[in-house]
Amino acid sequence: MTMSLPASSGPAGTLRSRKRAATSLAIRRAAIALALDHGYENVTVEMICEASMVSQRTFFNYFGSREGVYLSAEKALPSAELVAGFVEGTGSSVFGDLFNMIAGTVVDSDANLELFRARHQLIHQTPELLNQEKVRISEAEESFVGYVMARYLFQGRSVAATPDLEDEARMVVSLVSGAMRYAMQKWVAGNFTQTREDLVRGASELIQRITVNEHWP
Amino acid sequence: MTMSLPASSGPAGTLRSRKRAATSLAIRRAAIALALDHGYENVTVEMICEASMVSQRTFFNYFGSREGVYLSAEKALPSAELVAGFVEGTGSSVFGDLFNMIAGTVVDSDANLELFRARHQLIHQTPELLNQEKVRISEAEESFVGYVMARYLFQGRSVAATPDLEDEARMVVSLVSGAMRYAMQKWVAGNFTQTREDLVRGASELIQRITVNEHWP
DNA sequence: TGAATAAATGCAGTGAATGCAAGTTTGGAA
DNA sequence: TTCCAAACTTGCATTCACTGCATTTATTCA
Repeated sequence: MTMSLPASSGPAGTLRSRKRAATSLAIRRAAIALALDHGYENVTVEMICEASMVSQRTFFNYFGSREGVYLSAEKALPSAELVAGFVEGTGSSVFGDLFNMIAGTVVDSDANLELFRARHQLIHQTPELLNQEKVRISEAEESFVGYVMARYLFQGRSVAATPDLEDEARMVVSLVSGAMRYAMQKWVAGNFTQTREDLVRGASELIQRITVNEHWP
Repeated sequence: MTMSLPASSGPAGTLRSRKRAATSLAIRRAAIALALDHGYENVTVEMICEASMVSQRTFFNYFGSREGVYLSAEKALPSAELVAGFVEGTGSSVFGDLFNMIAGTVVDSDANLELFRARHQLIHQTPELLNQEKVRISEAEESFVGYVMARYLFQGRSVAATPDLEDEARMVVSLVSGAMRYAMQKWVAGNFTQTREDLVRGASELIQRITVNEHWP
């Protein structure tokens, strides 16, 4: 396990950072094109490097691993203000507020739609990459659990009073995350045309359907 | 990505299968002991082979990959009768029935408690292994989604009437899976003393807490 | 007992990943 | 502009996971 360098390091706009972004993008494009062509398993790092005209060492400097080049570029964590807004939220519903926070993060994290589509297609047709993407998501979820806990504490609940408060938070996150996956799917299928409100409405109905009219024995 | 040979192939009780089981267990033990000692990252396949006195080639014949030796032995899928019972279940609650089916599968899948404990400890202190274990679990969840769908169809619901029926199933599974994780945790923490009823009760309360008194906007 | 079958091993080779020690390019201060 | 330091790229050697293939050894069963 190694860290890859952050894709956007240093000040923006300098020659250096522009070159860096260009190189990163070139490698990504080459890698995805090759994989879409020959299948993920049959693409070697050497091939990617040849196609994008960098040394193997540079490839690993950028992405840390062969998979790295295919996975989501950024951590896609919400900004500090978004988090603060959620934690101290008016609180009509944890579900709704959490969903909105995540949605707000996802939409602008990957500005490059063409690459997003290509990568999405590749990932969803390559089991190994899909698994890695799941890992990535589950790491993000870990942060969300922290936010939900913070919100609970802000609302006056305590671990002393509810020993398994964290488990509760974990399950809320897992539920909302499921709704999110559902919404993303709809979004991609619909060519990114739906508004956020559309997606929220769909997810809302879905969650209501399973939380209402269900009785634990 | 490669397949590892099934741990228990061929008839049980023969010399061959007994030897096979013994070898597998010996390698597992050696691997886990080494990792608990030196840390997962610092254990090479060579070390494991030396400690368990087999060739590297044999190691890979058994487990297919270095991680393989650390992960859950069997697929831990419920038996056909259990599934049938769930699908045609009396149906007071999908949550409850699904939880019980999974619980029934987990308890007897890993008869060897000492190894279970050691592996559990190792996995939960090694991020990389934890991730792989999550992948494993998410693959199992995929099957559960199928079972829930089957149950829905058995109950007369249809994809025609509810286009996102599968998403609903997916979310039910994710919720129950969360409850399961919670229960497992309690079970391990309590040294495997609680009865299944205890665990169900705890999980039940947890799910109720998040499905009741929550209102989507 | 004597094939047929399964399992274990050795060996050679591929490809991912890392560390190190060069070179090259860029940013910024003098 | 000039020049230095920091950032970046690269080549090289090495380790390690993993695979295919051929060979040997151990079980099974007729």
